[in-house]
Amino acid sequence: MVSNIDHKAMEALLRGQGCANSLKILLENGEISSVSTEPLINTILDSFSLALSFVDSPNPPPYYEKLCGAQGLVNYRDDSPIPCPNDGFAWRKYGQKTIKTSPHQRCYYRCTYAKDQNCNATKRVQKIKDNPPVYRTTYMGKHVCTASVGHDDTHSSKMIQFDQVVSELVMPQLTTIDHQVITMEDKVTHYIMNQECDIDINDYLVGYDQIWVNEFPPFPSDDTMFLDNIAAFD
DNA sequence: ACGATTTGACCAGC
DNA sequence: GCTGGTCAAATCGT
Repeated sequence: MVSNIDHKAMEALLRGQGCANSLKILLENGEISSVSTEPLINTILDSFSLALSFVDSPNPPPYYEKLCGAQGLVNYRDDSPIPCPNDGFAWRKYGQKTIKTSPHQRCYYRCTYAKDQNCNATKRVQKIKDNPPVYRTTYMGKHVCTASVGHDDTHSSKMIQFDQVVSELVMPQLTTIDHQVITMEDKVTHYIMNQECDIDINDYLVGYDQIWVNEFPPFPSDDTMFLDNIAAFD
């Protein structure tokens, strides 16, 4: 008996295999110049990432079904719901706005227990890049509630934290922002980078030696691939 | 029925 | 007046 998860993983692998075969034929026939291979390559990578996510975790992220639907992988539309990565707290969405300086909408969350426990923690999540989807999460206030939901490892979320503290002498105007997270979403995988102030993420993509990895299992492939992906955002 | 989400309206700051 | 942040009624999902 094949489980539903195994079946989905198999589906993703077969899709990747089919695209790889198509790519092989194109390469053998020398048709690369006339046909764009990028969609094929992207589909292969997406399919394998998806399959790996099922192997890695039997419970895909909650937005997986929205990304892939019952029939399998579909394009991640810009109007798709912004995922809310599990950061150990319960959040309740209270607003969403189109921001003039960005083509994407910004979502507003506050602590689920804001009223019950007078917790003033809020966060904003905004998509800042399309391909791959990258989200900036800005945390405001501090959690005073005791109802942490804990970090959920059943999801295949993976995090990279940048834990540098930027001196207030450097950015005194940014001290009201407590914490910022950039989430890079590769279909089903979150890479989260934390910052202590509100600055452009590109400012932190310069030096790889500035990066340290936290809560990150061994990379399925290698670190340089991820670092290359980060650099590609600029 | 209840809690969460959506979305238009409202408000404050610039 | 414009923009971002919040409110609150309507709607949706379980």
